[in-house]
Amino acid sequence: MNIAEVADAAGVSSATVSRALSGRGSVSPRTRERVLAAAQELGYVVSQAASTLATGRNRNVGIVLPFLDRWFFTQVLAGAQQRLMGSGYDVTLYNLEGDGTERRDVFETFLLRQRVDAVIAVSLELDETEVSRLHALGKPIVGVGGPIPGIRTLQIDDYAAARLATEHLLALGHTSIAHIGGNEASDADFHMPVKRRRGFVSATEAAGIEAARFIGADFTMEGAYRAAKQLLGAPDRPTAIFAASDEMAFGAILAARDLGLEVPHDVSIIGLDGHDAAEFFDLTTIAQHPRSQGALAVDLLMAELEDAPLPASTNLPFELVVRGSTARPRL
Amino acid sequence: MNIAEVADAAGVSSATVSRALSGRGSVSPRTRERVLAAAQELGYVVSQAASTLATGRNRNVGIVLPFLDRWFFTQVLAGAQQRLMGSGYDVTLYNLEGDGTERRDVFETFLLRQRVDAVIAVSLELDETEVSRLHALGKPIVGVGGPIPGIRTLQIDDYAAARLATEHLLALGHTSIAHIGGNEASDADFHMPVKRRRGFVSATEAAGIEAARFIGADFTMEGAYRAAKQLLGAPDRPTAIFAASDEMAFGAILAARDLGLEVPHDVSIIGLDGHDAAEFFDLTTIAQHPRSQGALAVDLLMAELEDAPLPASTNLPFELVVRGSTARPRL
DNA sequence: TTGAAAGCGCTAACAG
DNA sequence: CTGTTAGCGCTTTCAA
Repeated sequence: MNIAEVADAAGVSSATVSRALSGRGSVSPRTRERVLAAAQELGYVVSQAASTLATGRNRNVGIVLPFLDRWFFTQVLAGAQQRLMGSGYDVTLYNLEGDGTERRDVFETFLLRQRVDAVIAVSLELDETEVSRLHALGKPIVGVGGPIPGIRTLQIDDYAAARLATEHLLALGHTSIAHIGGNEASDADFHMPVKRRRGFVSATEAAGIEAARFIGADFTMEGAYRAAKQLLGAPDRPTAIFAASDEMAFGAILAARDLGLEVPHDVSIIGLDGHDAAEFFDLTTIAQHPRSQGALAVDLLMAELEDAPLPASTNLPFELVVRGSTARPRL
Repeated sequence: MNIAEVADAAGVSSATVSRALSGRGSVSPRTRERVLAAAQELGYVVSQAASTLATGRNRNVGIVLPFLDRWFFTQVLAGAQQRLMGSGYDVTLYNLEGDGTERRDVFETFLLRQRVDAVIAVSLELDETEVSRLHALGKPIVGVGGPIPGIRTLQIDDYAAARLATEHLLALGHTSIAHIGGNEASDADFHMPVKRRRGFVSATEAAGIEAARFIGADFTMEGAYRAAKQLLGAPDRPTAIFAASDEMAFGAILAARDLGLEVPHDVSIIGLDGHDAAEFFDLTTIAQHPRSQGALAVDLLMAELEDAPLPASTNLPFELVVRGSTARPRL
């Protein structure tokens, strides 16, 4: 089934079929009708490969991400893919998870096969070679959730978000506050944990608090659970904890409970992310909106690819959502 | 950058370059060397579109799934995509989540664009039209985690797995056992909840227990939390709960704790899945291995597409993993 | 073992 | 508004 058969059926040339189906070029309403009917009848759908070869356009964007099993990544992915589908684009998924071969293959082969018109890079910290390979593609690229040198990136102001979280605790009257943030491994891989830590430090210092404690974990619930136990088991335990992610905050809440501490009366806990399960845990958090971030990344790309209108704002909102896990410290 | 430039650089014809690079057809070792070197030097990578047009092969498989934010789905996806990448295949992601337009678009347009050589359908219950469209593609298809009429599907024996979970509780001496399974909505969308419920019922009946209770939830932690509260708040609360998924079991554990009940002494809880967080919750569960299932689906596809060897076994293992959430009932 | 050449199915000038 | 035609970049006979 190809364009010629449709042309025959409709009694026109293949060029006209192409025009009628793509909407590019002019076709009389009546002919268009006939062509559409014939195509419908025959169940004809354009062969992407042929179309791509002729136009250079794939209608396909690549999404590269470091893992699939972290809430933030799948949210961005879902948001981006839904928006792309709306524009008739496919998404090719490149998951870098694995022993490193995956990562190399993606940058040295897969992305070069001319399959994608653009790429969305989610929370990737790239080395120089990778960045230059990306640039060499000569294709629109946008990053989400992690800065890439020379590439436009969408990300919340992690520093400000962390400050806001900390200031919430300060405003409630807490003076003994601890932060559960990234460990060496996560700090090496991503900038985000460091920025959030700096926001925390800056807020506590501005409040004249010198005893602010920090402990690193691996951004999992379990890691944070252990970290929180350390923090809360100490004789001079803090009255509040700011966890650098909601998943870590969940771990902290469970740790507090297991120690027999009541949240928020014995210890207030705030997270950062706006995880779907935050409401269930009654967790106060700074919400960001990764799905929208994915969608926005697509809008940016579409502006370049299809000269669609540029999104009005690329400002990424985050906001304090106060729930039951934070309160004034018990006197 | 195209094959002709490489041919020039290597001083051979484009046909030879094609042969050297693809491995198909014979090329003298020396020529091959030169071609490879030239390609490497120029950073040449085959254009998929052109290659596809000439051969009809895409080296791309589509993975269709109902959501992205459920542990099982992302695991299957990750497992499949890693294996595919290993074979040089791209994966195109079709997420059906949304208001229904997505679903229609995927089946009526996207899959027909001849972009994929095969499709993996994860936990999809399809209606007749969808099934016939899939068949009409004339491409290899394998389902994972949900049966599709006329299509080979990989899935654990949910009935048997649920029986095993229940029998574990019975073997510990429980006689008052409740099951948290699917609600009407999930039962309508998937067969799995029903099968697991049947396994539960069959095991309890075989043990001569007539008082086995059932309550439906939506397969989320929160839904199961509420369900478990109902169950455990009742005067004649069960001494054991079998939740149809680990995420639901987590909810049940938290509900028990919030009611002041100790797990496992006041109530034993078992899940089904082998979720990454099960160890953290010290949850006894029936583990299945969705990553391997995704990989196995790919092996099956590769056997058809590249006549790679058929996988030795398509048997999907599951096993009881006993942790601290189950014990004998307190007398 | 290698090269010439004919497509694969579609699009986009260019004419008419 | 519509048809003719020349590619897009690769693979694969067919001959040499």
